[in-house]
Amino acid sequence: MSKCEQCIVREFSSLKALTKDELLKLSDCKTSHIIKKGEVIFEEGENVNGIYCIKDGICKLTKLSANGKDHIVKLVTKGELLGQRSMISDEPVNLSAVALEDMQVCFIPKSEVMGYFDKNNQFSMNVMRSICGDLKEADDHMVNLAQKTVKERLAEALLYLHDTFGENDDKSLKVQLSRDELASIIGTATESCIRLLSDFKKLGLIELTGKKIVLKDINALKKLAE
Amino acid sequence: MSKCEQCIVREFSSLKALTKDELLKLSDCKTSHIIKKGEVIFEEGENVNGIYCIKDGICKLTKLSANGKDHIVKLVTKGELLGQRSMISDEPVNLSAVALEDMQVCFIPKSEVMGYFDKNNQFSMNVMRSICGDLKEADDHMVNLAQKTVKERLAEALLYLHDTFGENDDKSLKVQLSRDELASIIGTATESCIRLLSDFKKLGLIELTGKKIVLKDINALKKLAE
DNA sequence: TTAAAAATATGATATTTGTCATATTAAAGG
DNA sequence: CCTTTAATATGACAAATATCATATTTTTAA
Repeated sequence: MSKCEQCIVREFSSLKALTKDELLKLSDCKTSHIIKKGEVIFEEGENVNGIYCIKDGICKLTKLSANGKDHIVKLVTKGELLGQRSMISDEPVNLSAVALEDMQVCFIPKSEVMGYFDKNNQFSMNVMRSICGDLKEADDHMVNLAQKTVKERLAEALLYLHDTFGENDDKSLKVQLSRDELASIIGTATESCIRLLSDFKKLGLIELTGKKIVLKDINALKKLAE
Repeated sequence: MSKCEQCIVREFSSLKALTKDELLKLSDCKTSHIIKKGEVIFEEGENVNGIYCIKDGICKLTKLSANGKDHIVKLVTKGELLGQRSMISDEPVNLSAVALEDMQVCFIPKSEVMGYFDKNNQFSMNVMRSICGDLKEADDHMVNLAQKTVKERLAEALLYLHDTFGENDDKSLKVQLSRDELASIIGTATESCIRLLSDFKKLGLIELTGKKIVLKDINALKKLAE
């Protein structure tokens, strides 16, 4: 079993506040998991009873809407924790987590984490700050969905993917989403998303090669996103 | 100066976890304020340096979008705290707070509240749970904005206002919003909102008398909201 | 490798929603 | 109380977006 003390990823999450003793204990009670691309980590409504620490890979957090379509609420990558909100609220998870690429995650049972809240104030504050960050992001996202056009939202989403997850050697976006997934981030029909991507391509803003998307004119995209 | 120990509203907020000693100290450092309808409590981008506890009244939390329109992110009423996220993240506030009716609020300086986080774990957990609740609400709201039609969102908003803030003696919704404000909750143009309200009226779902809105057929509205 | 299935793409069209113009009604202030 | 202003309402039209049909490409799996 790998040691949490030596895990680099830990340094980027709220867990960085843990003491040596706490880390040793954590190593014993955590379980490591490999999640294949497309596999579900947990599903909306489930009782998770702990949190997942993402060691590697990217996943989407989705919610099923009344019309039967999934909406992607957030993308989460290594160094972040999953299931914090549900654990703190003592409720089933509100979102499903599905791997967008192969992932390595560690599961930490609730009993262990709740102990940190009692004894380690720095950890509590880190978690609080992380959830506060999520809340700000969610509020901002909400306003965008309510007030911006689909075109603006698409431009913004492409820039977000670029800035947050970076690009491959061939300059294409590192996170590879299907058109369907991209549409469910910006909240539109798949066809509308495809059509706008084609428009962007014709305008020379992006380049499309299969699933690969290269941002050619970032400034123009920024202007489009307002 | 009124005593926090005797304030009933306190019991409904995270502050219920405070000890007698903490409450006595709180009474000394808090300041009470009357906010008139339409007045601003704080504005997006401001440094608030503390939190507001709402003793009476309702306010809207809004965010200015790129197109110059305000979007109402949330309505907040007595017993709730304002500015928690900003204080914890140590950032300017992300949203503006504007009174929808005359309000009584108390301001508690940051220095005081941060002390509770250190010494009172129950208080920390209460704040965390409250922010987690906001996050869940925001995620849900986001999916609605992305996936539901304006009509569905209007029906939902009316039901939300009814369930959350109740009705007056004449059965009309207690929170009186302008058409413009209602539109900026559901994320649509004012005219579209007015038009749909007229449609709902013609269908016998609601009754309109000036600004007053009475829900006549709650079940039908629920069906419309899906 | 090839057939079948899924994803992407595009046209045609319908529907939803926004915008502008203009009444009509209600509210505010002298 | 009346005048002025703002809010509400509605029509006509334009723009954005969704839906359905169908072609093309890519991926999957037998």
